[in-house]
Amino acid sequence: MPKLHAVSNQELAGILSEIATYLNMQGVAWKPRAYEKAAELIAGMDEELSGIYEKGGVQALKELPGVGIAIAEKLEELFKTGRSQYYEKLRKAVPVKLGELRAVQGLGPKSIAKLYARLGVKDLRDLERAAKSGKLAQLEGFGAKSEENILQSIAFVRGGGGRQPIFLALPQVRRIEALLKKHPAVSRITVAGSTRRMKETIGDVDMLVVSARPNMVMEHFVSLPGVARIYARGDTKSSVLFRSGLQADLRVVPAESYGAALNYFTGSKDHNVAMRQLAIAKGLKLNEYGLFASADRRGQARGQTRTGRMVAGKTEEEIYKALGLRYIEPELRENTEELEASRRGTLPNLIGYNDLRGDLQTQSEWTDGKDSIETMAKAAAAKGLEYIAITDHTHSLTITNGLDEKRIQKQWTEIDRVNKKCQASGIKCRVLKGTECDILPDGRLDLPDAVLAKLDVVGVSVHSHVKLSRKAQTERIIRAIENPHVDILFHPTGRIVGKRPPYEVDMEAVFKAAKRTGTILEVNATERLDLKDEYVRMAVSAGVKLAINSDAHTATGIGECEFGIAQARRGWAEKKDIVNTRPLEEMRKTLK
DNA sequence: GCCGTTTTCGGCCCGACTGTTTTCAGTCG
Repeated sequence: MPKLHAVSNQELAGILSEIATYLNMQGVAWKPRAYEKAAELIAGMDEELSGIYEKGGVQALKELPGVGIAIAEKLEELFKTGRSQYYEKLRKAVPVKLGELRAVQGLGPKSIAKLYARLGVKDLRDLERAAKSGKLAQLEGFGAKSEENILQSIAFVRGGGGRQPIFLALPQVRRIEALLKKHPAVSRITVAGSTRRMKETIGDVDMLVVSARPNMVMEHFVSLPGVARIYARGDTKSSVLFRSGLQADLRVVPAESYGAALNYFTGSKDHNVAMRQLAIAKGLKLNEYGLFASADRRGQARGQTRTGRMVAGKTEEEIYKALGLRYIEPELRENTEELEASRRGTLPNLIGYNDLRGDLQTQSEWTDGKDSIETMAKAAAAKGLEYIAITDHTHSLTITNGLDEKRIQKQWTEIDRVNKKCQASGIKCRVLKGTECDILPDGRLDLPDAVLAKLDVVGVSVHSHVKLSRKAQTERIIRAIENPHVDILFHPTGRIVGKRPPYEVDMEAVFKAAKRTGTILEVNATERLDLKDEYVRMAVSAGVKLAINSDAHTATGIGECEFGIAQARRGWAEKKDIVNTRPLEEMRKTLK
C-alpha cells in the first residue's frame, strides 16, 4: 500500500467544517449540517482517524455515526492524496479566508458570500476596508448598524477575543452574579452555560433569572459597571461585552420553566440535542420552556412554542426523571455516554467540592514559595485540612533555589519542629515531608534514593527538556515512576491552559505504567489543570489513583482546588479515585 | 449527506434577537 498522508483529526475537521460553510453559502439544505456533524465528531475523537482508516479502510470510517459513504470517500481521498477535489472546487469558487471571517460576530455564511460576490471581501483586512469606506452599509441587507458592529467585532477578534480560562473567568462571573442578585427585581439567579459545566475555558457566560419585572433587570444588566458594548437588549434576552473581554448573556425565564431553561442553557449543545431526541423518541417535546406531551401538528405549524400539556419543567430533576433518566451533574453533560450511563443507573458518584482532606503539593519559602512552613501549616489547619505535604523543588531547578541533599535534610528538622509546635497548641494539621523532585532528561531523579526513601511523599516532575521526542519523553517519565520511592507524578503532561501545550508523550503508556507501578497521578489545580478532564477519565478507567493538589506557593493558596476538582468531576472521577480524600493513615497506605 | 423499535423516503433541535424589513432572513447558541 502506498504511503498515506497523516492528516490530523483537527485538519480533517477543519476541512469538513469549511465545506459545510461553503454549502451554507450556496443555500444548500441539510448537507451543511451533515458535514458539520461529522466535523464535530472528528474534532472530538481521541483516536487519530488516519489510524482507523489504515486499519479498516472506508468501511471503518463509515461505521462512525454521522459519516456515510460520501464523507468517508472524501476522507479516503484526503488520506491517499493529501487533498480533496470537492473541497478545492468549493474554495476556488469563493476564495475567502473562512477562518478569519467566521470569527467575526454576526457574520455568517450568507453574509460572507454576499460580501465576496459584491465587494470582493476575502479576509479581515478587506472587510475592515469595506466597512470603513461605507460601501458595506450601502449593500442591501446591511446598514449603518451592521457596519458599526462589524468594525467592533474585527477589533475584538484582533484583540485575541475568545475563550478565557475558567479560573480567570469565574471570579468575574461571580462578581456579576452578586451584583445582579442584589437587585430587588431578581428573585432567582443561576449561572448556566460552560461555566456551570466547569469547562476549562469559557466562551461566554449565560445567566438565568426569574423576575416579575424583566425590563428593570435587563436595564440593570446592560448598565453594570464594566460593560463596554451591548450586543442585544430584549425582554427575555440581553447580551453584553465587558471590558475584560468577557461576554455575558442574561435570560429572564418563567419560574415554571426554570428547570427546563437551566437544562437548555447549561448545555452542552450536544447534550441538549441528545435530550431532545430522547424526548421525541418518547413522543414528547423538549424546549427551554419545558417537556411537553407532543404538540399537535397545527400548533407547531403556527409556530407556537408551548403547545401540549407540560409534563415537566420546574426543575431539572423532574425533566430527567420524566425521560427515564437519573439526574446528570452539569460537569458530565458533554454527550459522552452520560445519557446511556444515566439510563442504566451507572453514572459515577462524583467527588464533591468539599471532599479533600489534604494537599499533597505545596511549596514553601525554602524554594520558590512565599511563606514559612509554620504559616503554611496554620493556614491549612484553618481551612480544615488534616495534612499537607511540603514539596519544595530540587537543586536542578536552580531558578527556584531548589533543595539539595543537605538542605532537604535541614528542612526535615524544621518540619519536625512545626509538627511538634502545632500539636502542642492544638492545631490539627500534620505536615508531611515531601519533595517535588526533578525528573532528569534520562529519567533518573534529582535526589539520591537514600534521601527519597526517608520522605513521606515523593512527587516527581518534568521541568526541563520539554521538547524531547514522544518516544524519549514517554520512556523518561516511565523510568522515573518505576523508581520504587516515587509516589506521585506531578502535572503529568506539562500543559498550561491557554499558554503552553503539553509535551509530546504517550499518555496511554503512562497510565499503564502508573497502574503497574502503583504510582498516583496528579490533577494539578492551578492554571495547569493537568491532568485535564479527558485524561482523568482515561486514568480512572485504567484503574489509576489520582491526587488533586493546589500546588500552592503561598499560605492563602493552600487547598484551593476547586478547578482541579472540577476537572476530576468532568473526568468522571469518584471520591474513591482521589487519594487525598482519605484520612491521613488511609492515604498513606496508597503510597509506595 | 445521514439515518432508521415511526420510515430505505422523508425527516433532520428549535427559539430569540437584530437589522433592515413592512413580514423576514440571517445569525447565534
